[in-house]
Amino acid sequence: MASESESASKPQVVTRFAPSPTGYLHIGGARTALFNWLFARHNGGKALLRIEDTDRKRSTQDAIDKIIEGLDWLGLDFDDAPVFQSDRAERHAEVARTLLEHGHAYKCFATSEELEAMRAEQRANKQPLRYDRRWRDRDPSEAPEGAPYVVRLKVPTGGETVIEDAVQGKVTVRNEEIDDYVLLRADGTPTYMLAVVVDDHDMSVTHVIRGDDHLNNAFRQLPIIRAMNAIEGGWPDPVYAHVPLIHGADGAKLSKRHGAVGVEAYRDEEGVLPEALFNYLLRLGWGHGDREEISREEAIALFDLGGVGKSPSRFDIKKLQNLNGHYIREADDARLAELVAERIGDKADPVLLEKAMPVLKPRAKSINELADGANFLFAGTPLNLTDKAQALLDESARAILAQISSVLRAENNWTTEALEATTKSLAERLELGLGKLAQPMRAALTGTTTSPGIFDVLVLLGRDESLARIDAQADPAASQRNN
RNA sequence: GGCCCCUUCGUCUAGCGGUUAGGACGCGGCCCUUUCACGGCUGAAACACGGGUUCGAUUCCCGUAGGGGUCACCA
Repeated sequence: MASESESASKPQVVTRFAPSPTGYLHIGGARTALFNWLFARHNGGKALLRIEDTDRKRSTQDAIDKIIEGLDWLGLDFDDAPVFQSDRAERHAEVARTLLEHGHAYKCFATSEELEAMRAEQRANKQPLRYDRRWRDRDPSEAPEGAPYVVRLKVPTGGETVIEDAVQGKVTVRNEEIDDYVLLRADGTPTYMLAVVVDDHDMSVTHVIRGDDHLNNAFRQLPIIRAMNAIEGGWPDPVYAHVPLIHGADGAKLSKRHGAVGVEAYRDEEGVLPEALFNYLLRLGWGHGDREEISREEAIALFDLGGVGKSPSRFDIKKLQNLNGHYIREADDARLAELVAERIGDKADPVLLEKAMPVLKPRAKSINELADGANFLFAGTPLNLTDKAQALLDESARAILAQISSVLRAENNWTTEALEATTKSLAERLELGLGKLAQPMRAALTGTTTSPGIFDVLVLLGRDESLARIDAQADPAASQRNN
């Protein structure tokens, strides 16, 4: 799989995103995916997707679909077909056998009870919990005939391993800290640690960009790479980039307790646009001078590992919402109308919605708010009034509405300009501020105290509907008395 | 507990030995204004602490404190 081109030029950049399908694409995973994708695109390389489904009990097709759907929604198109780790167990085992044959791995016949006792003792003596290498130098013939065994990696015991991490910088660990971990389970299946290394190699991955919860794993994985490189060559160290994790607003680890954590929840429950989440995630943990609003194209042009920060960051929904408002204002009206229509349901009129979008979208930070703001367009005839709107419509307001009604009824040019001129002249005649007329109109027309400009509302609703709503709240009798 | 990583306004960040420590979100004020937003202006708000190195440390080094990660025949 890893064929090098004849030229000595640098190999093509290949990154991979390797989620385990545990239910949904969470925010942290989405950002890792984003960084991998951006780095590959920036370098004209490939971004690959690998599903780490070796834990069959927890992996479901539904979970896999959710992840792919989430990536798709964010616009992260990965190259080639996804690799399923579970399909590759035989190759993983093959590498383990090679390691075994060349003395870089060995069989361990210790039972789990035995190991648990070992750990209990280590705990009691306050020793680090670590496999004590009891079978490293024993001859397999010492084991009972036919006893089950696992294959463990023979990790170098002296010296230290140094990683030049593209994000974290130089990280050093003494080799004695790394134990001889399991490569192949007693049933012959590979462990994660083996599978990752073999898959990354076979997929020609050059840059491993992942959460820094894997930083320690790098020191365990490297010995496999170096052993295989010694045996057959062609197993270069990848470049590692361990990205700090994202925490919740309270600084604790992100979890279900923090509410919406899957990207689809941000879409469905928070009404977030994918480009907003894309931008937000990009800026969370990565910076480029003062740049805040960054398009997909700019992100590809600008992204670099050097811009990734080293400290964990907190998820700030307020900033996401602000960004979302920005992208809503930029978004195409027909597209927004469609998204809003889905939320409003059957009574929504897509044509009217699209027409209303230019005045609706500057006041919304989410699709939810956009839908709320659009609701008055489709409200039924006994219009439900909010408490505030109700309170606004006192006797004098109703009297004013009656006068507005008669003035507007006489208006045959139903445009914002004409309606505004007409209303203003009435205000002058009554010696009232425009607000004294606009607010009662707003209450009567929308049932609320906040809405787009009132003349826009009038035009959107149309003459008949507007007059009907105003008349429903007007009190001609009060109008008479006031005159 | 062992090991590893991290530490600039409340939050996301810029800074890569000499700056009035900059921007963004959020918050306050003002302007615009028919409401709410948008937009504009403006204010408060940070280098965790202690030692070094240096003419000079936010920046480099070492501690301390705090936070995080990781220690399975899970991934």
